[in-house]
Amino acid sequence: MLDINLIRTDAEKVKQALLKRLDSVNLDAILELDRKRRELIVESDKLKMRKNSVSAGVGKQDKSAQQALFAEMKEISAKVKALDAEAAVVETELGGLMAELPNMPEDDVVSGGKENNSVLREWGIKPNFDFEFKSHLELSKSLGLIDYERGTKLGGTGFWLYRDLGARLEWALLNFFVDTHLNSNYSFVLPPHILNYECGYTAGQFPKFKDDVFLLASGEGKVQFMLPTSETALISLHRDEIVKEDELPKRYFAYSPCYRKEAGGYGSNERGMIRGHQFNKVELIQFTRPEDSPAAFDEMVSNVEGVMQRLGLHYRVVKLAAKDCSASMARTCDIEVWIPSMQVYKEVSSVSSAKDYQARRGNMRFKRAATGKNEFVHTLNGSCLATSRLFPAILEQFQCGDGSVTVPEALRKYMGVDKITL
RNA sequence: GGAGAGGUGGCCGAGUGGUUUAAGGCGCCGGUCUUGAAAACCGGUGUACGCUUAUGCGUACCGUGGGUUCGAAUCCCACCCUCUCCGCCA
Repeated sequence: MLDINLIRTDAEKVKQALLKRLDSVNLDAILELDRKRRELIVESDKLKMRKNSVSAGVGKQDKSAQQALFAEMKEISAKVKALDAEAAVVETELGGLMAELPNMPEDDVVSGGKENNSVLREWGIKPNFDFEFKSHLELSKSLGLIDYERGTKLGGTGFWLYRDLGARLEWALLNFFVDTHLNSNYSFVLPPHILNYECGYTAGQFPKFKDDVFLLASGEGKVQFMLPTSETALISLHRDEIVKEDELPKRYFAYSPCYRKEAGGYGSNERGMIRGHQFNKVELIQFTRPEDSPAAFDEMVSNVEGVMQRLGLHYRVVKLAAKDCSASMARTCDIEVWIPSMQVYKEVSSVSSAKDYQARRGNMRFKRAATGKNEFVHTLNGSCLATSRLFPAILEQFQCGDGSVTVPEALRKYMGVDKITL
């Protein structure tokens, strides 16, 4: 949610910022509804004032005076009711338009889509194989790590199951992440996997992206859906709360599977674990004071890079252009891992700052000690990490000529083996 | 799935149609007293929106939404949520 006050006072600035991610922006309807809303409120409040002042003394009046006042009050009540009803309609309409406006990209975020993304840095080198290397699909089949056929049999297309050393590698990754974040002073959360409407709204998935999640119930006033990322749960942790300034920053991480429809399907080159309806992810999230969010962003990016480096995977860091950031975010950096068989870098982590956009949607504030005023917090989130693309990256980047895979040093204590062989 | 109880400010908790502009207590902040602290006493202490901005003023908010009424925390209806007990059960 953007600040209606900013739109009111500097619509042009908002418009220019939004044009970086939208083809056209028209704030006129919003401004008009906002004007109308205030007009109705002023009129209604005036009548209510009259009503309240009469009510305060009416008990003490004599009968005939009361009759006259009651007649007047009846009229006022009817007018108030009509005005409030109109205001409610206007407010709902305004709220709907506001809820669909995406966040304003920060000044240094360039406009346009993927083509304008910029690579900030690379780490490591592309592995060179002096043998005929295999894709992760071949490796996970030949080593018995992933069972695609039975995954499909059990859950349908887009599902797989991990087996034996495959399951252990997946589990090792997750444990490695958990231990890393515990050491970095993040607080561990295991959230529910089924969430309500407000969680989706606060994160920014609802109302616009309702079709992307697995909806379990959508009756009147009751929506439940499978969480598409634990960010959706964590972001609501402090919804409708006012926290103390000295409690900030609040730092959390969570593990959960992520359930996504990925409607529209995907090409055969994204089969395997590159993209599915369910994948495992460990997510970082922070709630900070506004002035602390840039540093928190950098800290989270370097956190992800630290994990990638300890795994020894070749990756790059990409700063996303405005259209490539998700709607709630003012800034996003992706960490992309090299997938040799596809000869491309694939996103394994997204680190984003929503600034106060999600805080406004979820009404999350802190009391500033110096002023005694409540301010919206800033929210940041980052995957650290999603396993579904790390897994293939590890298999491919660490494969050996004999068809085995070397286990990255950092994972050995969790795996119990140094090598994945048949 | 069945039955019951309940949702009031940061927390506890009173309140069944008009001095409730939400009693009282706890907590928190400030002050008095004190060498300091505690205790005691005094005062203050919510959120949102709107108008005006130098202080301010107004309106709304007792789970949510409707209804009755001149007037609703209070009466009526619907819904949501929480808790307890029972049943079923991987």
